[in-house]
Amino acid sequence: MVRALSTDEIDERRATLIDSALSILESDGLAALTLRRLAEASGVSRQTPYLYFKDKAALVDAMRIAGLNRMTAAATTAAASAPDDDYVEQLRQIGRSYAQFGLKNPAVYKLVFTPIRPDEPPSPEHKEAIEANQAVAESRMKHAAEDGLLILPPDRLNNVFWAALHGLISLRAEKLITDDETFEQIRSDMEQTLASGFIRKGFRPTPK
Amino acid sequence: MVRALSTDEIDERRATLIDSALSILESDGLAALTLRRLAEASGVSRQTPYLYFKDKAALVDAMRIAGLNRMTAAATTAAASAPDDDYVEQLRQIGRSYAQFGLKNPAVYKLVFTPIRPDEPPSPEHKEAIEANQAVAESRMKHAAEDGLLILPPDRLNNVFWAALHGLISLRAEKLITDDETFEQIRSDMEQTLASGFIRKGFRPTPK
DNA sequence: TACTGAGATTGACATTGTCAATTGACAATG
DNA sequence: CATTGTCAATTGACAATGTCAATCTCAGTA
Repeated sequence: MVRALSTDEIDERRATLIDSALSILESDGLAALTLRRLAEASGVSRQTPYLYFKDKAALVDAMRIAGLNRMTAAATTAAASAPDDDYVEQLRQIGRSYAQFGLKNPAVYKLVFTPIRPDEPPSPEHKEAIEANQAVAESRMKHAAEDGLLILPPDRLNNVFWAALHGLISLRAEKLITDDETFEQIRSDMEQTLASGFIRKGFRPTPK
Repeated sequence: MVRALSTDEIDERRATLIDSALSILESDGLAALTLRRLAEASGVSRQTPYLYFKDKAALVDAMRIAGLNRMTAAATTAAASAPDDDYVEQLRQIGRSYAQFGLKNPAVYKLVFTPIRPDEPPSPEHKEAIEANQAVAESRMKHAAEDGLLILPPDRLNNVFWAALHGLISLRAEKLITDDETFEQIRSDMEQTLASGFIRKGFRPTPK
């Protein structure tokens, strides 16, 4: 018999297919992502992706999780560029990193926050990846709250932060905001608005 | 010859098809919206929709515009429920009306802010409908600015308002926020945050 | 050497969007 | 009144796609 694949090998091939699929998605859009094309781009035959994914929905879900993990990693790195104790600045950096990701990977950004089946909540794995993503900002919110900076509980402000940022980036990814200058203008206005709405009066936004 | 259809009749049949298509969309999702099913639901034959729409993309674009017009009408009505000179309250009502619309018509909401072709901006008609929609809030922003309430120019704050609200409603429509209580919590927190970030210090949020 | 069971490929089919050809009805014309 | 031209509407046909099922290919085993 043909040697059975180890789970590591399976994971590796899955990862290869996912990478390839994400490339097609970002370069030619979701409509261009057909299983036949993916197979061709990966140098395998038509049905091969079915050996690694139950169906197209499962492939796309795996793409979402991979995309989210990339965003999470980028946000974590961005936060580390701010001083250890300046949580507000860390949150700014996280917001900017999301915006950057959305600008560079609009199709992936859209996919990542869109479950396929309308009317169905995200898969458990997808949800988990989203929570890991949100956790990056939420932990900074909690620290800020411990410093007494915040006007509302950190989990609630984190939701507002996430939702607002998501709207902005979505509009850009959907090309409803068409140019980068406008986007950056709204982004910085939003940054200022949220900071001013989040932070308790009497605190300087960013003590130097 | 068969009597040529008047432009009114054409518009009427287009409107019928659009209504029917929006029903299918909201009840069974975008994937269920096939031209064949639409034809069947409308009691016409397979190809008939092509007499009124160039292709499926044109139909869907018309659906977007119809959906936006409904939102615009609802927002206008909602604004009228607040006192004539309380622009901030009018903006709150507009925000609530968008949220309501998103809760009741998630699939239509998603469609309305999603051009089909990824990487392509909205069609001119679509863009126009979006601008008409935004104008409802923007005019109130301008009035508020004339009263000296706002911390930044009204068009800029309007963009922030729109983007933040859009993010919140999108997350709910995509079922990334799953329950209504959480949604309402974030919505009201966002309302408070934006009001506090928009309004110049020294003004009461809503003078009575 | 023949067999087995895993991965990999190919065949086949239903669904869908859409172009092209056909049909059907009726007003204008002779 | 028969004919005809024209436009709405229907049906035929095809390519693309997702996916099930059958087949194929071989390395290891008996």
